[in-house]
Amino acid sequence: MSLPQPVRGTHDLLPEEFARHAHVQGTAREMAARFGYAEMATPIFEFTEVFARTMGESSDVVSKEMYSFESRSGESMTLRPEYTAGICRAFISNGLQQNVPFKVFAAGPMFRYERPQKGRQRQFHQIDVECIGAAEAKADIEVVALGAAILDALGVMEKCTLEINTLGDTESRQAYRAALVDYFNDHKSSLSQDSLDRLTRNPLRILDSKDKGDRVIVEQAPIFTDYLNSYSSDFFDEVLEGLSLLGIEYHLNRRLVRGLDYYTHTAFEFVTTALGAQGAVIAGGRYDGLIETLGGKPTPGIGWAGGIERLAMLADEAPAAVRPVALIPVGEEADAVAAKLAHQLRKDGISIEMAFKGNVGKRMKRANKLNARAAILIGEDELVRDVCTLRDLDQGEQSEVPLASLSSALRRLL
RNA sequence: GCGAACGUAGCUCAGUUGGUUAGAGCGCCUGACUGUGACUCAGGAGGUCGGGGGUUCAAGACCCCUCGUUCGCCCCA
Repeated sequence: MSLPQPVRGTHDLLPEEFARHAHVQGTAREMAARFGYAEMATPIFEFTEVFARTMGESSDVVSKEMYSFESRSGESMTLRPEYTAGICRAFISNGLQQNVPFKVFAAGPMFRYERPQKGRQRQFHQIDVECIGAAEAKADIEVVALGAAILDALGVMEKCTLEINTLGDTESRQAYRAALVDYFNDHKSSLSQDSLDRLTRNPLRILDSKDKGDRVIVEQAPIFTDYLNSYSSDFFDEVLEGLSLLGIEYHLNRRLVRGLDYYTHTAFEFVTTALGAQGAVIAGGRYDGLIETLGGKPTPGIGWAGGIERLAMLADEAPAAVRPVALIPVGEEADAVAAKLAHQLRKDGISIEMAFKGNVGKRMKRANKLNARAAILIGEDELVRDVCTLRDLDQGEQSEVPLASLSSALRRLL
């Protein structure tokens, strides 16, 4: 077959799948609003620097996964691989320092040049939550709780586990990082090739290695808690206590490390085993240094992103679409009457399906296929008496209804 | 970026050790039923077997390349 195909790693969202996405996004949007997170949007592309500086030059996303291009003006642009950097840029660009805490919800397409798999695409969609300008642990708790509430509303909480860890403040993390590098350098000869690469890029990642040889070495590695200063460890304790208070179960995972440079303190992931290698459905953390990196005044922040495709695969069925009513004119005279009637009923708020062609049998079949609740037949018989035949397609019963009271009769039926 | 499996109709899949005009179910179209669906029956359309090259008298089957999907790694949502 040489039919035109979509670009690798991109997918069409046909109505059925789109409805599932809309369900995930709509549920998240509604829950976010209840938590006081207003929806916003930023451009789909930014100056490359926005992502490169914040996410870290050595991160996988920046070093090999960005869709970058040179604009006609000669500047380097990048299709956004995540939402956080763009929202923080917008926070600075619009001078929102006085609007803190700036609590927002956003959703839209993201782009990463990765090898596609199930639950991993080159264009995918995320829901995103950010709380900028709050240094309190209460913000961390609220943001995680919002994630949990959304998963709950989607009916996927049972399939997910909340993994949580702290990366400490910059001081703590740098001290720990130095200790780790020292330790692993001493064991360089027995580290896997992957971990040797990680040693320069992101040594904390070695802790999470799946390689058996690495794991043996990791057993003896320095422990993060020994390097956390009291502020960092007190902060984390407060976050965990807050989650417990809300009855949100978590699994303390001391090896949880995020791949992006900007994370500090709280790091978390809601993970599932139901999606193969792609376990994370919602993930995020605190990024106290990010705004400063972008050139803003030092401003703390915390947020997360959730994969809509991944959530849609796990979520309950989307609520059924509105069932239409099929309007079926019989004969040329009835055609014009039906057209006017359909227009009026639609303005009255009723979903009307009217086929463009076909005899009554075909139109009835089509009505059935569209899951219509009822069919209205209008022919010469009915026209002379100003009535129509209203057929209940579920019950299989029909009766005559005066055109004048059709609108209210349908309302009662639907 | 690394390793592996798979790719036959719109969809799900058959297709013997290479051997005539490549099949089924579902779906679609038409009719039985020119004013009545979800049932039934009868017909019909739809395939350059992902694409390109090679081996052979002969390739959907075998070989190479390529594109795509899936699984694992890496990484992430």
